[in-house]
Amino acid sequence: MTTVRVPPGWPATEQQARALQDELRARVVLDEPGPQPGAGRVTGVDVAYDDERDVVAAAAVVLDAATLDVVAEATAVGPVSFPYVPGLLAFREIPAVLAALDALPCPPGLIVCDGYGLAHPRRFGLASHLGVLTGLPTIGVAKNPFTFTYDDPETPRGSTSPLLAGTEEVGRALRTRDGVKPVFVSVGHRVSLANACAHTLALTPAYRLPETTRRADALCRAALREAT
DNA sequence: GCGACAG
DNA sequence: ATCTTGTCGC
Repeated sequence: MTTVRVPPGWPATEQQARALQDELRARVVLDEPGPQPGAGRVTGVDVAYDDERDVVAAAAVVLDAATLDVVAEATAVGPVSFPYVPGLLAFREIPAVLAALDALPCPPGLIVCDGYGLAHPRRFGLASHLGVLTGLPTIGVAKNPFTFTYDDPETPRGSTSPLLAGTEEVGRALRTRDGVKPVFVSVGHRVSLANACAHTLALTPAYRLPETTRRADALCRAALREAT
């Protein structure tokens, strides 16, 4: 486990944070298909908090994309660097996530975030931001539709429907288990939406949420417990 | 102006 | 995210 260090120039106010999103958005790459599902490695990242004690714990868990076996993992603990503000989640999570990624003994491959990428008020969510800062391919898989709308996908696993901001498709509602509430997939950096959905399906052989986020969630909670 | 709102 | 017990079910 390592310590969180806040990146240089990290915004201190909501205004600065929004301005930074508007600036960094130009660096997002949307015209690459991204890595093939089932090949190479896939890394899940997640964060847990104890705001009372001003502690944040992040975890990064690397899986073999073919077997979904854990091949590496790392955690990071430190002070909370930003409050939760809808639309500014990245500023709360990224410092800790970067520290955990830096502590990994191997390259992460594709990174799966717990939240959104393109599906964001300014089209620059957590997955987009993390992708731009690392240069790595990223996608976002969220548990809730945030402010977006969607029609319920058909019952079978694999069914999708557009996640809409007005008439713009910013992501996809993807059914990962028959008849169970869908997850909400959006593009981060250097991955197409279709490929992001394919990866999500490959990561959900048994549960609604991707194995990557399940593993990362369990690990960062454990790290928070040990740090408290 | 008021509420809603990823985690 | 987090606060929180038992409980129904495979």
